[in-house]
Order: sequence, then structure tokens, then C-alpha cells
Amino acid sequence: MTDCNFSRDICDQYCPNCKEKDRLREKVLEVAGLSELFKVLADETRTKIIYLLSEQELCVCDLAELLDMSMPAISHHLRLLRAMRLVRYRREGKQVYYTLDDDHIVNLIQQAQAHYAEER
Amino acid sequence: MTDCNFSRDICDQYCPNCKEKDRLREKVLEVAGLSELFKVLADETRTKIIYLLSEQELCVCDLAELLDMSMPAISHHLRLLRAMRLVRYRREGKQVYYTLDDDHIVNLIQQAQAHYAEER
DNA sequence: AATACAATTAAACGATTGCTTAATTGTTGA
DNA sequence: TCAACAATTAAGCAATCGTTTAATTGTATT
Repeated sequence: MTDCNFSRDICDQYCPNCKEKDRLREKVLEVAGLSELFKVLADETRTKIIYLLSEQELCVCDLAELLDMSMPAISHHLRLLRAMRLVRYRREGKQVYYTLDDDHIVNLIQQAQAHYAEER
Repeated sequence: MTDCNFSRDICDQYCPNCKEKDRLREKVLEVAGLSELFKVLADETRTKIIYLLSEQELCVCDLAELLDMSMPAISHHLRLLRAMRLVRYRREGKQVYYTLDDDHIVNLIQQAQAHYAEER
């Protein structure tokens, strides 16, 4: 009799002393905090902004028009992207131009696109 | 004089008739709907469940214990994963065992992990 | 049949999110 | 200096999300 609370078959097969449980508990730490990144992409507008900026530098009002949204709304999302250091910006006259500052995130989007585009 | 609302420099350079705007509008359609998938990963518990199931089949109460959460909470998340066809399940006695039914999503997690793990 | 346990479901809640409107800041050109 | 425009910020609001507790379903054991 062990003090293992794992469902019986798993404990009996792999971890009489719950070593398997410990292993999985450690394993899961690898992805802890990762959802912060996925939260960014969980909003359609932000995914679109990132995707557009991967094509070319754009100012806030370009983005607002392209995505048919108000400027405060776009600005709100850019603020988050700035905080996550995913975009850079530079002021040119009245306009503020945004550039993508992270190549990895476009790869993520493209990989997701490649695997899930046809499912819809 | 065009009726283009794009910021001046872009329109003058690339799209006197707003062809560039049209191109980008089309381009952005490629990622429309993709955030549905990222929403799944935007919750830490779900990312962890997926990651654990990529290691081995687990029942609900195993997951609940491994993640230190209540069974209804885990069940709630599994319901969503089922709806997204990311997991399969089979009943064995009182327990219900879940398996990952999608390899792509683990790749997505691992790619994100590879690129953003060291940033924290 | 009755009890025990795993799992799901439902209702309720607090917290978070994304948008709107309105006000504010910063820059340019008259 | 003033008006116009781009952009940001702030406040308020509705909608969504993730959890909790409690009730319900399903299966195995006695």
C-alpha cells in the first residue's frame, strides 16, 4: 500500500513510489508561463496586426483602416504588443509607425496557419 | 487626388490606386479565425493538460492531482478540448482516460517554448 | 438494492478583456 | 498662436472566462 493518489493502473505499472508523478510534475513546469505569449495571439485583431506588420511598416491609422476598427482600439492593442516587446515604433511627423520586432511570433502564426487553415 | 485613406507615403510609393491596401486586406484574411486555436492555449491549465497528455494517457483525477486543481475545473477544460477535437477519451470502469488527438498542437507549444523559454 | 467513487453538468461569482466615448498630448501647417 | 490631425490615455460598460459549490450521472463493489 502506497500513499500514491494516482489512478491505480498508472501507479502500479510505472511508479510504485510515485516517481512518475514527480516526473510529470517537473515536466509540466516547462510550459508554465507560456500562455502569456498565447494570450497575445488569442485575440484576432492582434494576430492580424502582427501579420500585417510582418509584411511592412504601418502607422496606427493605416492599421485602423485596414482592420476597420477605431484608432483607440488599435492603439490599445499596440500598447500590449509594445509591453510584450513584440513591436517597435518610431514617430514621423504626426504619425507613429510600427514595425514587428520579433520574427519568432510570425513563425508561430504561420505554423498554426499551415496546420489548421484547411479545417475550417 | 485619390480617395485613398492610407497614410500618404505608403499610397504614393506603392499603391496610387490603393492596390496595396487591397493586397493587405486580402493577406489578412489568411489568419482570420486562427485565434480560435490560440485561445485554447491562452489558458495555462489547458496548455499543461495538452503537454501532459502528449506524454501519456491520463484520467481526469490524475490531471486534477498533477495540476492541483478541482475535478470540475479540469473537466471544464477537457470539455473545451473535446469540442476542439484536440483530445480523445475512453471510459475504463469509473475512470475516463484522455489522450491527445492532435500532434500539431504539441509542436506549436514546443516551438513557443523553444523561442520564449529563456526570456523569463 | 445500497454505497462509494469518478466524472460531468449547472448555476453563480469575481476577474479579466476589448470596445466605446471623451478628454489629453504631440506635431504640423496656416 | 491657432486649428487640424494622429495618437494615446482614461473611464465606463458589456461580454467572456475560469473557478467554486452543489447537484447529477454512470460505474463498480458490497
